Order: sequence, then C-alpha cells, then structure tokens
Amino acid sequence: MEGKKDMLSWEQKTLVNELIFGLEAAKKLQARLGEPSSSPPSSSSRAAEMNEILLKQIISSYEKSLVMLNWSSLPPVQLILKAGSVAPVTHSGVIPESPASINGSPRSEDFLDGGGSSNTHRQEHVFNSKKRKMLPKWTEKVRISPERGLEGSQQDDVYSWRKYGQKDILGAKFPRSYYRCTHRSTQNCWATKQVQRSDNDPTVFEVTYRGTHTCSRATAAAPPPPASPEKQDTRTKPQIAQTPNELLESLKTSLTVRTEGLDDGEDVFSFPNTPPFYDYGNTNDYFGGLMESSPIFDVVDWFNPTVEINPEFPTFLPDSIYY
DNA sequence: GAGATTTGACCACG
DNA sequence: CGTGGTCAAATCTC
Repeated sequence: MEGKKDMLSWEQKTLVNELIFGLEAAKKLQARLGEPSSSPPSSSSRAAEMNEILLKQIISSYEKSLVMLNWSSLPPVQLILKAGSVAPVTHSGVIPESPASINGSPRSEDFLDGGGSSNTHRQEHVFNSKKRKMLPKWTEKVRISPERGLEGSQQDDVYSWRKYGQKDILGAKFPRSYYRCTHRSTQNCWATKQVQRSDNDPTVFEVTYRGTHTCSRATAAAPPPPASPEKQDTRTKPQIAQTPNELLESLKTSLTVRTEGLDDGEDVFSFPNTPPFYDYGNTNDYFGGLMESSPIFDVVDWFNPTVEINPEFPTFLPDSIYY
C-alpha cells in the first residue's frame, strides 16, 4: 500500500502549481479588499461583503481542488473571521501535511472496501489510522458565553457527526469526546473531530478537526437534523455537565476563526456575518438567531488555518499539530 | 425499529 | 508500559 508514493505526474504538478498560483492571487486580492477600517459599515460594506464572499468561494475552490489532488500543504491562509464580539476566541492551527508529503495516491478510494468481514475490521482500522495521520488537522476553540452562546467557527458543524467515543485524558480535567462523520460508512467520509473542554477555561472547548469531509455536504445537511455533537453529548448525557452544557447546545454558532496572516500578517480582515445567500444546496436555511453556520465559514473551512499558538497551550499544541 | 450515544475493551504508537 | 484513539455491544431516544 505504500508502494506508489511517487510524485505527481508532470501534469498534476503543473495543475497544482496553477492552482496555487491562482490561490495566491486570490488571497492577495482578498488582502487588498479586506480593509475593515476604511469601509463605512453601512452602504458600501454590502458590496465589499459580497466581494469577500466571492473571493472566499474562489479561494475555497482552489483549496478544495488542491485537497482533492491530495496536495494539502497549503500555505496558511490569512483570514480572520470575527464574530465581532468578545473574547478573541482563538483558533489554533492547522497543519497540513508537509510539502514533502505530497503523497502519491491521488485517490483515496482505497479505503473503500468497507468490506464488513469481521476480519478486515482491525486491518481497516490500522490502515485508516495510518492514513489519518496524514490528514489535515486543525484546532479551533469555541467559547461558550452566556450571552452570545457560542463563539467560534462552526464551519464543520453543518455536517452531522456521530460520537464514537469518549476518553479521559491524562492531565485534563475533562474527558475528550470523539466524533466522526455520520456518513463515514455510506460515503467514505473520514472526517473526525475531537472535542475537549479546556482545563483553564471551562467555557472554552477545543475542537480538533481531522480530515476534510468527502461526503456531500448538501446531502449531509439535507436531512435537517442538525445535531451538534456537543449538543448530543449534552443531551443524552446526564453526566456531569459542569456548566454551560446547555449553552453548548446552542452551540453551533459563530466562532472567531483566526487564521494567521500569511503574507504580511497585518491585513487581517474581519468577516461580517454573512448573508445566507450562498446556496450549498438548500441546506439548513437557517441562520436565525444562531446561525447554523454561515456558508462562508464553510468555505473558509477549507483553508488550512495557521496555527496560532496560544500562550495557554504552549506545550502540546505544536506537537500534536504536526502530522 | 433505526439511528445515536455510552462505555469498557482493544490496539497501536511513543 | 502508559496513553490516546477506535471499536462494538449494550442502551437509549425518537
């Protein structure tokens, strides 16, 4: 299974280069457009907003294309989504595979198989965990605040997650919950995420995503049971909800995503809440009070946020991030 | 009854 | 050998 790790074909490389080029160009444009201060919040901002959205879509497309090509070592994106409120809920980073890891098999259909033979199970497991290590991984922090509900990016929460485990982590006060995409078996979507409440600040949850969804989001969201993992977690679980578990439920909201600046680090721009004009397929139409998650965030989701090391988590972050 | 969660056990990795 | 991640049977909820 490892045999074919050779590099991409010339065409592929060229393609990747082109994509990267386009991506970079889009990002620059984005940086230029994104000057929050100069735009009057009212009138022109709408147009600007649109521009940003479109830009994001463009960038997102590039990124997705790259991801599809298995070329995930994208340069960090520099976007800062801002819920516009409180605490800088930070968003920590991502580390895409190292450039060197342009891994061969452009297609990951290998996992297919799914053959349910009990025998394969273990192997499948092993196999996956191996591959999983190569998946992009990033962490976001979601803060729950009594008034604002959730802060943090919820990009991925449009997807439906299924909890498959919980574990006490050494040195951590709170257990860590493991979720995987509900469509794992049906669509071979290997995206997973881990949710862990911060020791220091119980109102903050660190959500570590691994891998991007290969399932069709539209499909995923179509059956509107937007179950938020945390929510579910809370729900059936009379457990010791230390605190704002309920808030957690309302969780699915906006989050401050902070992707570190790449070019200059100074042009950060914030995203206003975006209008739900995006149509990712009928999706959960609602962003009502607590938006499910703005499509935009979805787009952004494809970016590989840069790691932002938080003083509070100096130790493990760097390490765990690199894979 | 289907699908999701809980929870103890298993496994791989460092 | 300890720890983190995943599995899977039992259980729960709708």
